Amino acid sequence: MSSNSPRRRDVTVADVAKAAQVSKAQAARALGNYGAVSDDVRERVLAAAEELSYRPNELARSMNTGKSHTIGVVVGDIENPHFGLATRGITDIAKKAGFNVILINTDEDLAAEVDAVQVLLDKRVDGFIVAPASSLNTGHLQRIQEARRPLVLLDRAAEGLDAQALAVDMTDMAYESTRYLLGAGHRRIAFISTIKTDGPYVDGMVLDSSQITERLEGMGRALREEGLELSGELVRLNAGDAASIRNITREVLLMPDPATAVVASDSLIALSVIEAIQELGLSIPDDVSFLMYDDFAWTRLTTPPLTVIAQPVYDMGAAAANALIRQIEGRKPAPAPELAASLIKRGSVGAPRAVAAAVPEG
Amino acid sequence: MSSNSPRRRDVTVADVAKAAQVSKAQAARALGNYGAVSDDVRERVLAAAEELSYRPNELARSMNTGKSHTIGVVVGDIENPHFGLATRGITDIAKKAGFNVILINTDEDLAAEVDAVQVLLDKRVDGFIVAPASSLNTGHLQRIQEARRPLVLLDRAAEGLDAQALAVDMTDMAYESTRYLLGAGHRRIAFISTIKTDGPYVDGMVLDSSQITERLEGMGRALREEGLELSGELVRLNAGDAASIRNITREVLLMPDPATAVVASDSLIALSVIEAIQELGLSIPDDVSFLMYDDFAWTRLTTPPLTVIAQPVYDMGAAAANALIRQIEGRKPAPAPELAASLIKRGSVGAPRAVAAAVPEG
DNA sequence: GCTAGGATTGAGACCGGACTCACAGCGGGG
DNA sequence: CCCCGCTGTGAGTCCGGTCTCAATCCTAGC
Repeated sequence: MSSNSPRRRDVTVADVAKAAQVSKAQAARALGNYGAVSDDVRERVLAAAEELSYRPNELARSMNTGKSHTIGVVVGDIENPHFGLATRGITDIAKKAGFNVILINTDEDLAAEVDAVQVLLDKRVDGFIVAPASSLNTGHLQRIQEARRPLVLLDRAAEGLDAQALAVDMTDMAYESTRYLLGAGHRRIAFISTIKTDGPYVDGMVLDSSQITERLEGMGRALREEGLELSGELVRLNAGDAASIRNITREVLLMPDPATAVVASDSLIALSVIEAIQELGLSIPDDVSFLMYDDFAWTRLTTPPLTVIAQPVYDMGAAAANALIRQIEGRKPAPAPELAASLIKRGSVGAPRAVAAAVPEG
Repeated sequence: MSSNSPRRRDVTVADVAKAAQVSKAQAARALGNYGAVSDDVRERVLAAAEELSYRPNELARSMNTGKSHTIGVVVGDIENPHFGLATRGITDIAKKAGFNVILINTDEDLAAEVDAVQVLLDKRVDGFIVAPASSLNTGHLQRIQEARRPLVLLDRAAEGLDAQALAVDMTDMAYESTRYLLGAGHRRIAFISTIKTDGPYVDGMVLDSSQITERLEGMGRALREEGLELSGELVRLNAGDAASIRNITREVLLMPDPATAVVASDSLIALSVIEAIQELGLSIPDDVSFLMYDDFAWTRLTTPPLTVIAQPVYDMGAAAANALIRQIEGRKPAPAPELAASLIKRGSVGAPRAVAAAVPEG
């Protein structure tokens, strides 16, 4: 503790100016590369800056340009590989365009999201990418727009906002995949999601998540074409932790007229569902068919490999960042990119036992 | 485009002060909750602030407090669940302590890391958490310390720095797990890692990653106890993309005296290794035993479930954030937390074919 | 030789808070 | 009754850049 300089001040333009024997204004011009500066001055200033290893204070710069070159990203959970990958897409594009990313995790909690938005607003980020915890409760997102800050939604849409949403439209894919299951002979298809609702699912219920709404819409359409219906018996929401997912899985598989196929709304749910199936001593796809949303490398390694609905998650993040940065820079919005999901048939969907055994009769 | 106010200015203390009919200084005091303010003034100011929905500009505040309440996190790849989970640990703790996180991805590229550090330094973050791409090339990290900013290392140590490193000491666990493989009868154990080196591995080689160094150290110790050695034949580094991992896997399994056990250095490598094994028509653990570093939920779902070396990744991130924040706040460092890895024996390690068949003779 | 007009240059305002300093008002002790 | 000291208060500086504005230089054109 010899030289305890209490607050070692950084080298500033003024210091550089003094060293170069020019005015602060001239030094700033030379360093900032604007205005008119003679070669002589420029050289002296740059040399002095080098000598003092001057680095501009971005904070100060942000303060009077009003631009922080930072974007705020608010997601439910980066631990979830879905968001991990999307975040990677965002940061890759952001970095390329010279933007930094402040990441806030909300745990899918609305209050935390409201808070996150406020914090980022206070920090004067240049724009927002939000994966809204709720598609309905969007007051805080409106506040972003009132503050005239660019906002792009990720993964889910939100009501009452005039904001671009970079998400895969799942309605069609949900329809297709349900038809695929129906085509394999399934009539009892369970859908398990973590989305929170006030009570059990009833047909036509308004949900907080546009993603789930779309999925159920597509699924319902396919079912109705076969004279079937979405019911609270098989559409199981509020699947919170691993234990509740396990319970729900047991319920739908052990009920009198059990599900013969289970659709997991994301990879985290899938893990618990599959474990529950294994615990029941059932095998996929002989006893139960299984389908999940999102594709990750490990789904190819299970036995059997899993049939999944793949989403271009990385691209979605990248597209969101691109769209946001265009907005920030005042360029006109690019046409919405194609973000199509696809059904990847591997080995976890087969014919239901009952149908395989029974005489097909209608 | 009716009211195109070109740059809608934010409400400032001055505005509030005017509305409350007090001086800027008084308004600042009332809002900032410092200094002496009469009840009357305080009330008027707070009411005016509320009325105008005043929000302090954190940028401005940061500028003269010198604190940004932001920490910079530099990792190799958030897409990798290992870092995803660690990042979650970091952000959880940071949020609780009122800090935000700027996340930069380096793709394990040193130049990108150097750049990231510079950017964060320019942004005047309060502290750094870095998972260094190189344990040897640390000039940029030293610069952080020269700038008197707190720095904590994540996952890996780095030379020439007086910085706390929050990482699991893998030497012992590598030793233990190798003994476990040896105990099962394996004599040819391959180790596959993505770490980049100038040439093939030779015993005693200095590596860029303290993590890998530790693993090989522990592994080597166990091998030598059995009269065996680490060799470039079975220690395979530079396993870059999926294709090269696949090639390497084929090589070690198809060589004249092939590996009977393969250790994958992380989960991403593991995926490609297992696929390669499956492609060769070999089965785990009958034909090849398999062990990987890091434990993720999906490892329980493969057939067989994978034997892994689990690390408390979330805790590591949380501990790093805690340590950093203590430093930032000038509190004395907490004792280093226990971050122990553990060997989780599931089903991917068995006896090697040769030994199972042959008469054990020594 | 003189002047218009562009190139240079320095002083200083400004961004939006935090904070120093000088000063007024007021109550109590000597 | 006077001085001391504490609370309240406003003016103004500072943080570290950007940027405006007016002054000065310089050179070509007449």
